[in-house]
Amino acid sequence: MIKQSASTDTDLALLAKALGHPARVRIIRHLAGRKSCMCGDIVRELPLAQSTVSQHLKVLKNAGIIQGTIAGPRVCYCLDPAVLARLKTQIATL
Amino acid sequence: MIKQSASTDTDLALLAKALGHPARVRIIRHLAGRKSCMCGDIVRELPLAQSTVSQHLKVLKNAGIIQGTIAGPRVCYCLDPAVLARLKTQIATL
DNA sequence: GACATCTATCGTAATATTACGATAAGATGC
DNA sequence: GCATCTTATCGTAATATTACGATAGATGTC
Repeated sequence: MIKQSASTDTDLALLAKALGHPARVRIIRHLAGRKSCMCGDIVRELPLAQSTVSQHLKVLKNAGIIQGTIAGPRVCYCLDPAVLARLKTQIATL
Repeated sequence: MIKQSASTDTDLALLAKALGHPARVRIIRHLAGRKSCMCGDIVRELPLAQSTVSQHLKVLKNAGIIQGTIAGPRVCYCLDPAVLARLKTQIATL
């Protein structure tokens, strides 16, 4: 019997919430294909304003699912494999 | 190469959104343990008003994750294994 | 039928989310 | 320095979410 604490529920809920928008799912799928990706590529990929995409990226970053590192004038986004793995594990144990 | 359509993104986003609240995660975990569960048990399990729990159950039901069948004066809730499996599969392919 | 029990829905208030354009902040190139 | 490019943030409006108490509806019991 595996103990499930309330904090685990909250953690899973936060991660799931971050995934709870089609645009963010699409961003994650896009990043999953490549090692990393410039922010501009993501903006071009989605039918949304640049500011809206930036907002979605912020949600994913706050959830810890993605990381952004500055690369010259641009920002290079990539998935955090550990957090993604945590999400997968928690979902799998449902 | 597996094709990922926009509808798949939306589907995953809808399921993830339904999971995006601690109370709903807890409901799902509670239901996962047993074959089914009376609504009242869930209400007792959570520190929320009955109407609020009913609202959360509705969200999960709309997402297709749980089903509710009337059992006399009560309602018996259970997980939909197929939908839960679909969620797990889609998360796993991220 | 009257009554209690269980659940859903209504009404409502507070807060969060989503989207956009405009603008600011940071880096590069001339 | 100045213009340009890229991204984040601000301001804002529309909508959605979350929570509660109150109430309605359905069912079983007496």
